[in-house]
Amino acid sequence: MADIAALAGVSKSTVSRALADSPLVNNKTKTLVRKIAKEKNYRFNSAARNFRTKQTLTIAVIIAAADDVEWSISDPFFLEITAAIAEALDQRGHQLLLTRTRPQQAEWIETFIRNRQADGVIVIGQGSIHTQLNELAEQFDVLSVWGAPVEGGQAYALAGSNNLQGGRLAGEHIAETGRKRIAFVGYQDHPEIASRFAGVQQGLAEHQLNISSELVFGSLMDRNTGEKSLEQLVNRRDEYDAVIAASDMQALKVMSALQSVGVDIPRDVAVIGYDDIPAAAIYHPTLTTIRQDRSAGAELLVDNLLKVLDGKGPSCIELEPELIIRESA
Amino acid sequence: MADIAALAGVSKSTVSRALADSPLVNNKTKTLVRKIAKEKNYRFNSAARNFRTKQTLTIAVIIAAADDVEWSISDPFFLEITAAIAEALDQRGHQLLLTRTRPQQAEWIETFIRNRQADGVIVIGQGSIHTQLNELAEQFDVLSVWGAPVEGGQAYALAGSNNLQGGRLAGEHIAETGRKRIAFVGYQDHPEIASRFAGVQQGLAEHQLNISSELVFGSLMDRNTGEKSLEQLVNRRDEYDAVIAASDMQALKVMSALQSVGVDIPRDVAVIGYDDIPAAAIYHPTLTTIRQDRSAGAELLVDNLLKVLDGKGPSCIELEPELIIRESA
DNA sequence: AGAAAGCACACAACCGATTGCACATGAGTT
DNA sequence: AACTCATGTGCAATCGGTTGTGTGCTTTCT
Repeated sequence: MADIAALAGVSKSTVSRALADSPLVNNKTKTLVRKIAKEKNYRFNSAARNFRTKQTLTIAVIIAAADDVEWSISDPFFLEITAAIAEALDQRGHQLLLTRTRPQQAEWIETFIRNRQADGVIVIGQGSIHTQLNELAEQFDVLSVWGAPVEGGQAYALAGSNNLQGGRLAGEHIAETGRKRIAFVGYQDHPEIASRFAGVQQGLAEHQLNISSELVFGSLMDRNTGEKSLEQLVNRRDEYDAVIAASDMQALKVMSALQSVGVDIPRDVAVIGYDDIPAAAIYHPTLTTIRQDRSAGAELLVDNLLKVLDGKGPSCIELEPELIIRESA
Repeated sequence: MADIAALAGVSKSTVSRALADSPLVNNKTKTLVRKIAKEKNYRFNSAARNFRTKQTLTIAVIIAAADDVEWSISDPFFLEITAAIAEALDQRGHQLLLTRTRPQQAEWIETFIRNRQADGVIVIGQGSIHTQLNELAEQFDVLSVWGAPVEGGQAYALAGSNNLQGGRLAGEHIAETGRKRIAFVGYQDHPEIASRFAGVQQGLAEHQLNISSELVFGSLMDRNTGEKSLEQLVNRRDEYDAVIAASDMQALKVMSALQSVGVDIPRDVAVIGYDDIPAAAIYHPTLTTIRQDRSAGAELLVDNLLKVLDGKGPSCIELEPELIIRESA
């Protein structure tokens, strides 16, 4: 920058202001400086800029895998929403720092905020760590979480789909297609899943149906108990005519396992998922599911965070999910 | 840091050296300084550190989607290897800057290297941009690419699976299971896919088989021509008894489309993929495929890059792929 | 014409760590 | 006793931008 200043016959500060399009600089000077900068192929040093301005224009994204789930093969939905966040951040002039730090490990957020590596943090998958997040949010408010509202509220900015409504859509659809004996699979201790389950029950109740507690199964993605849940589900295959899964990955697992033992989907058993991952449209039969709009969700997460960075209070927004009817239900 | 220095009764430089575990500092002083730093919950300012040391300990990862493919729903394999890279970088004390910048857009790498936002760049999916990458590599050598060796060699560090061998495994397996009329789907102009295809041909040739040129189809993932290719593939379903796909995503599409028109897999048509994405094990029937080890690949990519950053020349390493036999072939 | 106001630019401090060099102290050597 | 040397610590420069304040010049107004 000093070189540019010398070439243009002005001072460093003028160069800085000219490049930053400051109104303090005369237009002719501005044009001259910019021309020279371009000729000399000048690039600002963002390390220096970050240092001086105390902001990095970088947001850390944490995929909050539960301890009992493989991080690297976590749900494609998380990976895709991460990609969508990258896009949204890029459009708003920010960078994305991806990290595998597990939130369960203490001090993770400090690495980013207090070390000034990132201006804020987006957490995908609130999972069962709401309490930790809330504690963190009281120290550092630059937090934006994908998940579901929690009873008693949360101190952090939240975005998510309306899981109650999504669950209801699933429940109603299953009821309307004439199914009577409904099974459900998913983690009950995740706020998102709990809401979906509640929604499912509401949707079914409208048609005078309910879910027998014996037909509620734990998550199939759990490293320890997943296998067993799936096995039970298959063994009891005559007790239900529809399965509502808390995520598409689980729905696909269910279909695959049932098909392996000769169950026809959807004739014998209807299956409905949640998320609408790409594989849902490819599987045979194609999977009926509740779509969560990743792009909209990502933009919400990002805008929420930027609002907080701007000094505004955290907000909580829910997206309306959409029923995508395909072959499986 | 000045505060810590005052509390410990030493100078800033001593504090800096103590925390950096420099041998210049007396052990007692070191212990004292560290104790105080811990008590006061001191965190170094990485913006300042990056600025001074001129390195960020950050690597930019670029998923190089072709222009004609949706970036956000790009192959799960890319997303997963990104996750594995995050893990590998973390273990080596580096951060991962994820970006959606398309390499086709000029100047992308300058953003990272010349602006000093990242020390190096990892490109996933060499695709058809080998030439650009090579030009870049001559200016900036801090480049590590996932892909396949190119005729004439490449100026950048390269890691990938041995696609020729992978293709051969697929071809041999198909031949050994008694299939005679083989179809292939995939982009021919990607070096990786071209190698796989060559390998397939070699594998088949060993059993006196070859692929009729009419049974070679373009990529099903192409935004423009993908639909048409798939349609053709389905229409000609009586002309082949096996499909070798260049990726699992395409294999799944093939199976789904064929199943929709009543083709039984693997009885009527065998299908084999490449990558071994999680969905491969879930689909019904489960997909026989060629596995690429993401973790090993990610570590290779990272180690290659770190070696280059260390001043060593670029290297080119290929992983041995593995045939995973499941139900589809 | 003189004062006030406005514009365009330069000067220099500053961000917080790292690091080359100078210096002080004490031990060991001749 | 004088000298060398090793060890441990402090001083101050430095990285490359940004920005508050100061200054000279021009324009405008009374």
